[in-house]
Amino acid sequence: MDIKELKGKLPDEVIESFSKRGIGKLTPPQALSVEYGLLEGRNFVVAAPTASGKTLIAEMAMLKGIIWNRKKAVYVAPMRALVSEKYHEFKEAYPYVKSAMSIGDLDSLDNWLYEYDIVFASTEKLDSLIRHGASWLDSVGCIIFDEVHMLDDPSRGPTLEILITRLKRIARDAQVIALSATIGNTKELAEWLGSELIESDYRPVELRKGIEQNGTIYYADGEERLDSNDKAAELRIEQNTLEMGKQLLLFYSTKRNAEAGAEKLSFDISQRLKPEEKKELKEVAAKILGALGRPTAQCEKLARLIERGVAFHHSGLVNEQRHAVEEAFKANKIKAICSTTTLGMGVNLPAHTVVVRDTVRYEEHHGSTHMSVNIVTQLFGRAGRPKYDKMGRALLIAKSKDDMKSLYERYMNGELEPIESKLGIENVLRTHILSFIATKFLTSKESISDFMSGTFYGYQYSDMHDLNRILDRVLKELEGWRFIEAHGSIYRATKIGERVSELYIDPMSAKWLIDSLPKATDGISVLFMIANTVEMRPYVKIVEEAEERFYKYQSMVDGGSHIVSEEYLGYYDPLKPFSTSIMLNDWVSEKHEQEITFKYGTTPGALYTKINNADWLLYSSAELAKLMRVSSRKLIEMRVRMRYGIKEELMDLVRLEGIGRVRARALFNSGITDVKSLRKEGARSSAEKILGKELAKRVYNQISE
DNA sequence: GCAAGAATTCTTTAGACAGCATGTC
DNA sequence: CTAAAGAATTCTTGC
Repeated sequence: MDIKELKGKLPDEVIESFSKRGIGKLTPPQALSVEYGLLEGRNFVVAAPTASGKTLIAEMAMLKGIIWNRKKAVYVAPMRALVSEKYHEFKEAYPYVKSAMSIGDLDSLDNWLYEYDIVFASTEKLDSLIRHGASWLDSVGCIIFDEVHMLDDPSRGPTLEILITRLKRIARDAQVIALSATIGNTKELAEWLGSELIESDYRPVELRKGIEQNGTIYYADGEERLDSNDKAAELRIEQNTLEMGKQLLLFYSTKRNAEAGAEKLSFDISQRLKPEEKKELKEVAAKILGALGRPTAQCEKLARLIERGVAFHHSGLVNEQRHAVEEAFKANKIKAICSTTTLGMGVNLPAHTVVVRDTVRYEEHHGSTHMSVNIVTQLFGRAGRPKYDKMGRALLIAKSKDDMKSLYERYMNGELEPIESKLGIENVLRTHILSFIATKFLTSKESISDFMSGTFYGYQYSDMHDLNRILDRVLKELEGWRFIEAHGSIYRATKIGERVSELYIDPMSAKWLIDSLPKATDGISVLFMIANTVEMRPYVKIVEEAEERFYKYQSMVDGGSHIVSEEYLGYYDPLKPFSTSIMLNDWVSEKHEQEITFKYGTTPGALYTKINNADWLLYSSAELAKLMRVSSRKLIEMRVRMRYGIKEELMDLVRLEGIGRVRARALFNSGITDVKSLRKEGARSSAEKILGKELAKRVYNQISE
């Protein structure tokens, strides 16, 4: 279908924007959805590969509603990076629409969102907006849920499921469009949502799926001999791919494997680089090294590999490094990325050849498991760069003929799995039930139960007996913790309960925090208090220091006030969160990242995530302390130290704009220990030496006020 | 008796969302 | 359940 045919169905400026972006024809799934009534406001489930143009379907629906019906639109996706990507693309393509992005670290109070036509948000953020009572949601005209196959995820699926069900109730007339990867039960999903189903395996680039074994790639319709007899299959494929002047993406099961894989490829790749490419890579490597004040061993390793044209990519990298790697790959500077699943989810980073090296993966408490066909299909979907490649190649690696047979049966011939609701998991439900009551959205057991039967869970398992039993238990629990009160058959949230729901922390964590607040008297106990929560999981490894120091704090968990949900009861060991709190203590003692990551066997990326979570929990604890009329001074103080990674003695200096952990330490060591001492005679000249003239001027301007 | 090398056992294992108020080198 | 790599430990061999 040509976009000219959309005239009259879509505003003219939108059609013009389309042709500006070089869109001349609609892809089959796009054309099909228009045919089936996309622009007449019908609901849709679109299940298709990543590059099939699903986004444009969503965009058409939103734009029509915004411009012609003057209704707001909301776009929801499960990952910040993805939300941010779509937001920027949208803003660039349609400058005449007022678009806003609302994810974690940006503005939180929602009233400013009122002014915007379209809001891009993460699942949890939108849920939180509802908890804060965002009233504009009632009048939304179009809601997009991207990556709805996330419903299957045990930890975050239930939030999405409840959000969808809730939004459909709040904004009854809204058009709902759910975008999904290809999965086994799209029909069921569409029926649940009352939607038309568009299912397509259309791709702009042809995909050839194959299995490599001993130097030959076996496709369904033929073979391809690799003229390399290297021992490692990855190397054979890499050489063949680079020979064609293409790039490749390799997926591994663990971080360690990914790094080892990059190491393995680096020698060969570096030999193929041209001098000017090496020069460019040096720049990228420098950026990687500069991501932290002083590079850690991991940073150095990554930088070294990048100079040779390969990178590894996993959660251990800090965001800046991840972006640098992704950009350098897009620019064809880096030839190969060895990645864990980080790259498979979220942002679209295609490559000519995709190799899924490991198809078995370890799962906690389950032992090793085969990767699902759904996931492998999604990773395969990254093969082939539109505009650059005529064909994309997606490969598995077989160690033997037998291995090849089983891989073929499972992944080439195998069927996509149906996704299943994970709503039956108690600790996820707890927070949502509190939210229902706190926002007065649902206030009785009956109404909650009724709501639950409208969820995907209710649709899949018509027997609600199990869920109702959990509901009973959760209500009792919340009442026992004084987060809600029963008035006849009606539940009402207490002040604390309301705040807990808004703070978006697990009620169980909140209960533990509240009980521990009076006992958290020194730095370590404050840190142990916040570390011993689900939000801080996974905990770092237990270090000796933790074992030695724990006896002093043992009593905090002995009183029975701390709770562990059933499913973790057997695995819980207080030393783990305690060790995590010792790590945080090292951070606020100005220990260097290198030392910390080494001591606790972790990575810079994981460390920063922990610090970030700690910051959030410290804030939440302080808010709870206020309500409990306990002093929050210690918590607020710790929060400042957590942000900057500083000892107590630098707290005064860091208040100044332009002074962070490094400069504050430099000033302190030269005798300027606080703001007051900056005023002393002769202080200015030594401050100028450390900070430079300009910055010193700015600092002195601040203290003169 | 001891050290180097081989065989065996043990250990470990992906990812990433949320509040709130401004600005590190 | 359907694993594999690396580290730690024990066993074996050769002198």
